[in-house]
Amino acid sequence: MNAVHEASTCAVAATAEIIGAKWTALLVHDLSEGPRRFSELEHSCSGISPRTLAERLRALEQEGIVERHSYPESPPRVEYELTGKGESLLPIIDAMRLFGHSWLPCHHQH
Amino acid sequence: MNAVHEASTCAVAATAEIIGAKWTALLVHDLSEGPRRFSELEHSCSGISPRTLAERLRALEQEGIVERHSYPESPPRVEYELTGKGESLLPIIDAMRLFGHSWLPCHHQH
DNA sequence: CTGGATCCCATTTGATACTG
DNA sequence: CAGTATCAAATGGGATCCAG
Repeated sequence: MNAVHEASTCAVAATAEIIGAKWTALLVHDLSEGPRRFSELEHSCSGISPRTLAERLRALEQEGIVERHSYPESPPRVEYELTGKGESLLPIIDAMRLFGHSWLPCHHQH
Repeated sequence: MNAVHEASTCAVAATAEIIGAKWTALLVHDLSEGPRRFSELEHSCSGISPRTLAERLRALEQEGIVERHSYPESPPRVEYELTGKGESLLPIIDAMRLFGHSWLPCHHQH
């Protein structure tokens, strides 16, 4: 038990609160390839309800992970994009992807 | 949208289910330095209840992330240790630690 | 010391319908 | 299209007491 380890613990715990929320890792992963619209995220996060998606996006916006861009057109268009802070989460997502590939065979049917 | 990206999505989602559970990242981080006893983990995960700690450890054991070693002594001693699968989660934990250090100033008081 | 059993509450998430 | 409103359900997690 030392100060260095305690600081690590704190950093890990704080990061876990962000990335651990349901759907969050998936959303960041989807946004890693560029801006996405609400309906696009709704489709790629298959199973998420619009209520939950809206709430997650608001939380990520408040945490400075994503930016919301609203274009007052008709039909309305809103895009979500990773910030610099959000992009620095990508190494975590990538490590998760590698772990999943190695240890969690995907049984998804196409 | 392509098959490669869908496979990534699946891997990330499955890993998120493991690492996203509360306390899990912290537990794996604590166990990264070697085997730990129940009471040691209880102390380092400050605030966790024995009920929750026991539940998390059981889940991690079933997922093959940790191994439980029971020594029938008096007083009883039980140690938890990362498996190979558990150790392969460490790159994720390390990426989380780096993110936390860069973006999440720790206000913890000593 | 290492938990199991029980009770209970707060938060999160989902389903569905609806609106500007 | 991009959400909001409402209700219901699941889940997580703390407190407490108890046992091997």
